[in-house]
Amino acid sequence: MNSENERPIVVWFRRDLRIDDHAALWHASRTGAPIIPLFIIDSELIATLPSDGAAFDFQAGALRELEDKLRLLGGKLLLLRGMVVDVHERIIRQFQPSALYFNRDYEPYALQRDERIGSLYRSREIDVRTFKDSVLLEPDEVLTGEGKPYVVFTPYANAWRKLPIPVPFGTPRRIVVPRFASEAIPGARELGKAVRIAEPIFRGGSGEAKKRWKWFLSHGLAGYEQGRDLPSIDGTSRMSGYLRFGTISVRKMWEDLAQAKCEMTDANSRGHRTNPTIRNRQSAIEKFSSELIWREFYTAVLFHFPRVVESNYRQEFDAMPWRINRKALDAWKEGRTGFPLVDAGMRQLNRTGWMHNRVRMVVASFLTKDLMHDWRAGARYFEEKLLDIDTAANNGGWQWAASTGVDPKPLRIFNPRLQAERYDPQGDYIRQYIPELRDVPARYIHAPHEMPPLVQEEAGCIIGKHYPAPIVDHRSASAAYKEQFMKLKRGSVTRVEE
DNA sequence: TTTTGAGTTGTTCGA
DNA sequence: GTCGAACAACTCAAA
Repeated sequence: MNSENERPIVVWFRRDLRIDDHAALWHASRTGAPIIPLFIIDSELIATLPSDGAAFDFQAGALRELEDKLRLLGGKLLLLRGMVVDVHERIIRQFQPSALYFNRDYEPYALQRDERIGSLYRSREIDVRTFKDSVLLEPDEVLTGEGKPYVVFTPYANAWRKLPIPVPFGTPRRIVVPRFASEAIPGARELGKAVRIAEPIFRGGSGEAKKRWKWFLSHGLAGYEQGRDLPSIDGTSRMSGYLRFGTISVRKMWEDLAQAKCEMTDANSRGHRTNPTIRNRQSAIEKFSSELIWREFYTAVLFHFPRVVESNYRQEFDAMPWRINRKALDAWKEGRTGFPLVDAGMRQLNRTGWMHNRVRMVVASFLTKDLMHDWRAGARYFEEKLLDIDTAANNGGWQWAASTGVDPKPLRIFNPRLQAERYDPQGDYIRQYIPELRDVPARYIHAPHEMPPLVQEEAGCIIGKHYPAPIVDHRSASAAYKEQFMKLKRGSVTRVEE
């Protein structure tokens, strides 16, 4: 059989830049037909994306590695720039493909795009096959007894855990590709995007992803339960960036976790039950697994309630008198609020394109509760800066912080100073990102404005000159927020009675 | 339909 | 400094 003369299958890569355990590529390779591995630089979309140039350099790195890996399989990446519809029309004309394969994406924008492209192929009588790949369980696989989407995490997770989880497919051994000319992979510069993130935390593709995952399994998990909340140490998995571009398979991650759990159980049955290291590891695995379930939960929430991108999940908050305060917002963005942990977090974000999860909660609570600023401005800034940005998780996180989201708990206001004292007691993290506070004694590190003038001088940090005094008083700000919140709740009750 | 139990990651107060 | 209770009481999901 001369498979090169067969009509090819187009495998459209999007946020799944790997060859290992890639659902669409695997299934296409099983047919034996030639494959066109396609990636489109969507010029229309890029123009509207707020992302920092560093995100495009990160993507370029992942694409370069995908290109290399495909070459090892005997294949080649077809990279084209243009409007998505135009590119696909060109592909259909040029290659007369027998089918289009791709992995499903559940974001509102992507669903719309994929619907359009799917119809285009079907209208030319070309087969379209889509696959579950970026999640273990899709939004409509986890539903309540009534067939409705869950809007509370715990019952969602309980239902999730009862369902069968897919195992990895594997990696194709070899693929055949037709002849074609590809464009070069563009980085930020070629796309006309300025790079402001000077020290990006993520780079590379599936190789880096695998390396980090291996490290986390063998070294990171042990201290994960305690370490995950301490921003001064490398205590989290930092897999978010790789999951964003799909340079690692979540099925493989889950399998590795299950494997690690088995090893623990074996060790237990051999009589090491009392070993605290093993107990730690076991609960760390549980904890980390539930973080992956959170990822799927928010994916499902966004899928079922696409309006949350732009509006409050709890609609009574539409009446919330959020402030739009340019000056305060800029101070927050630039890390000049006078609250060291908040400022350190924002500067970590600006410098590295990543922020520790604990600190994300703190800065989000600060913007929405202390500054009473509309959460959408914060979410938009994260979209711009985070290299691991995932719309579903970002939106879920922001609405959680703003108390407008699916979490039904009553009002929650973080105290930025208390959070700092608890999770960065010595101020190591603060000092790492705020050099002007480097020599401030630990006693004052969480409230530098309380330093007596002499101490300020000794520390080389004059408040108001080198580092700002707090731009709000937390006590009165949170009282003001609370008042608005209660008014809102009362207001919603009246409306229901009407 | 009604009832019951429970809710990611908190904070403050007072003993 | 530590610890437990109170906060305020709503919404969701399942029995």
